[in-house]
Amino acid sequence: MDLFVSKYINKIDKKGRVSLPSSFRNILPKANRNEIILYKSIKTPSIEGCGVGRLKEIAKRINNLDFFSEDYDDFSTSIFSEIITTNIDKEGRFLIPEELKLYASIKTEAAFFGQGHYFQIWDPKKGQKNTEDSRRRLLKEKKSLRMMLTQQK
Amino acid sequence: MDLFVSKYINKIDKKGRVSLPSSFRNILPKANRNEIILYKSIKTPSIEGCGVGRLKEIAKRINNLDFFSEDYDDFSTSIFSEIITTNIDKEGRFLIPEELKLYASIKTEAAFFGQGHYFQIWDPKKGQKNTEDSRRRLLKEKKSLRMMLTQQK
DNA sequence: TGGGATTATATGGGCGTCAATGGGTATGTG
DNA sequence: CACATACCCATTGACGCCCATATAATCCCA
Repeated sequence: MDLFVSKYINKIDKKGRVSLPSSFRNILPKANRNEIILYKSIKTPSIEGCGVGRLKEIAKRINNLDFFSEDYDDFSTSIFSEIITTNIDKEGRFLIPEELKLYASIKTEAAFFGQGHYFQIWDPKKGQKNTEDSRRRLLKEKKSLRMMLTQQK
Repeated sequence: MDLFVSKYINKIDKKGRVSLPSSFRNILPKANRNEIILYKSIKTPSIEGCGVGRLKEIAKRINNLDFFSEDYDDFSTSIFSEIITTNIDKEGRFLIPEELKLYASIKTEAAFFGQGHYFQIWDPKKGQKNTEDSRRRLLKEKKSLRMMLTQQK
């Protein structure tokens, strides 16, 4: 499996270290397995993260926006200038910068949410609520979620 | 046969392991025969499962949504973070995560129901009742189930 | 074709490995 | 020196891998 999936809640120790879930580590390419990038989510009070390889993909997405729109500047400023690279130690742990922890209200525990090609880090309670809210929004259009899951080919 | 069909009831041992019915295992592609994905059924208190190949199709579909839309986040949260991948050991057994067992009220036995391209895991009693209920609904709504079943071609 | 032999499946349990976590110490940078 | 971070080692519990058994299914040959 080469996608970030499932949810994990890990502890942040006194030194600020937290384990990246093992299944997430395995997705990172062997070449850059000891480095990830982190940035503030645009839409939610959470941190988003992924392997360094995905930077190119993000750049492409932003490039697809209208170059002269305000969104273009806003996205490229908020994402690129705020991206932080962080190293993973031999035990699979890394440090979440203070500023990002503040942004996501993360204190002693970090909830990792798989999002396919990237992942999100939430305060466990906030993350739980976000999951419920987003599920509720989708259920309003029940058909679309069901189709997404069961549609053939 | 490349469809999940029929019903099986297997025991969950002390370690939480349960055998995936052999006929279900044989449907998984040889390449990914030792891994399946599980998630909560949307409409019933049961667990749904299938091979990982299906997940990749879902990922592709989500990836085609507008990256900056709310729907994109809702789908990827509801799907990727709620999906669990689990490994199948050499004897054909796997672990059902505690959270999913709770959701489906599964304790010591798991009932596997083939559903074509996927399968469901129920508490045996609940699953039995669900089968009866859905048959009853069918009989009521379509006046003649017999016609449907006996109709040729 | 009957019945013993072989194989497959479901199940149980021992044990080594790995993941998550904690902490001590060295290195480094202001 | 004070603080931050990287490296090393230790602990615990969960999980994967291996081996064993019982029952069921299949095969094979006289």
